[in-house]
Amino acid sequence: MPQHEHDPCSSCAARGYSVCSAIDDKDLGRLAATAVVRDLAKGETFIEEGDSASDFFNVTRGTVKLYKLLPDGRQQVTGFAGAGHFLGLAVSNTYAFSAEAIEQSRVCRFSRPKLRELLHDFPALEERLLQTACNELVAAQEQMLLLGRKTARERVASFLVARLETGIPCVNPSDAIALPMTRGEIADYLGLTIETVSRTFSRFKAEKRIAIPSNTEVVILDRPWLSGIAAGLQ
Amino acid sequence: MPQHEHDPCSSCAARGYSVCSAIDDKDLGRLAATAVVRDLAKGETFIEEGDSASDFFNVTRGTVKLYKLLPDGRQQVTGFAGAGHFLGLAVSNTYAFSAEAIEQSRVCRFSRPKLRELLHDFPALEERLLQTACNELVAAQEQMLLLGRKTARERVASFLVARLETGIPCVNPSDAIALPMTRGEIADYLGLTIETVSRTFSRFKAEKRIAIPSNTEVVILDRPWLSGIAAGLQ
DNA sequence: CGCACACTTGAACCCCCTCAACCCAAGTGG
DNA sequence: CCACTTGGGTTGAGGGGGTTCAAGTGTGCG
Repeated sequence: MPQHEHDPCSSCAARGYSVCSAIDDKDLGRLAATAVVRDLAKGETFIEEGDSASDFFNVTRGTVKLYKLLPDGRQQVTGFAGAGHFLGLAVSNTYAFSAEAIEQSRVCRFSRPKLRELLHDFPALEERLLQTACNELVAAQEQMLLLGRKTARERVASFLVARLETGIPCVNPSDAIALPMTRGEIADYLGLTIETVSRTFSRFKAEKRIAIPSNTEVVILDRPWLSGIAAGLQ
Repeated sequence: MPQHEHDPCSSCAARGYSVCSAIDDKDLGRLAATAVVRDLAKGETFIEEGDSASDFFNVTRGTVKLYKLLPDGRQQVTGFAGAGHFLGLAVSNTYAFSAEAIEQSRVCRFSRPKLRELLHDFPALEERLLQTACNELVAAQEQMLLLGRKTARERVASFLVARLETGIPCVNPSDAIALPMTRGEIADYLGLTIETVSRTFSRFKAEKRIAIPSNTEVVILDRPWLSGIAAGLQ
């Protein structure tokens, strides 16, 4: 009998760097029992802003974008969530943002009452969630600085450097970055237009600061310089 | 013997709508013993970005601004914290932002270890902090939408409407808003310049949507219209 | 009064956006 | 196999919203 059928958590790719790491191996069965795995196709929306917030999610594969919309269609991407990322923290009864898979992805779904039980039984989990929330808050403040005060060049440089830092720690032949998102999604994340993102990429490339082997990949050639631009120097 | 000397918390203006409300009256003495009250003059900085994060703060009077700086002096205000607001949540060992009193203010200071004790003894407090963090996260996402995708008019309208909604619930003779911050601070909060903020105020005034009895006060004359602009309609 | 500081207003400029054309790769179907 | 479509990306030209620079207007306070 395949063990992983009954305990998907122990073999989960996100196990270790997700909030789940707050739970001991021996209690993993309990966790697996409360979670429901869901596969998402590229482009699939699984959280809609304003909908009643009945569930929490943990991304275990792929990448999802979190975003908010204005009535006329203007979109602000508030973040990209990869494997290990926890979603849906909210006091309110409705989601404050939408979430869409930007590539083939997988999420782990917890119902609100079930998570509440878990939190009660595993105090370490609550502490871990608080830590997570704090980290997101810090990231959000950094993004506000970017959106409110940085130039287009600085925004794109910040994005690339941040991707490098928070990128998957393993598999880094040189300074290559995977970009599962489109230029449009990067633009909506940085408060720019597609054209400006594309032009800035092209300029960095012409200046030999980056290389663009494909649309979904960027190689950092001059990291110190990019970091400097990102920080607002020069 | 004056009771409030030994129990400043029970008479605190922020008692009730701060995180402290998670603690029963009978345990307030304990809270008071761990807190240190500090008065701040206008313009006084009490948290410096990058400094080691040894303390947490609770604003109990006045208003403070939270902000981040770029090396060349560009400033992004990430929020204004009034009475009841909790500051300093961070996993990291250093503060991710600076904080400065923009008017005569008072804060309640907790050392990190002491707060940790409190959290241990009052689980409700930890839950309350998590709620607080979630609310701030939602606000931060809303601000990202503003900074990344809204026009100057929409930003200023959003600011005014938000001030009205989160304003001190009592003492609201009509739809008057107190603005303890300068135009420059509003500009740094909205990702604009002083001039644009001033011009937008003037336009709203000329269009009879607001009145400006003084530099530190605005009266909303057409709230539905302002709300519409803030939401991105028209 | 007169200085300081915050705010307002005007004019010119510029960075980024808008609009438009084009490129390229991957389907798709006759 | 090739014509056609579709989606994402690039590049160019022109325009506009907000910034920059600069001058002027209160207003509080010594």
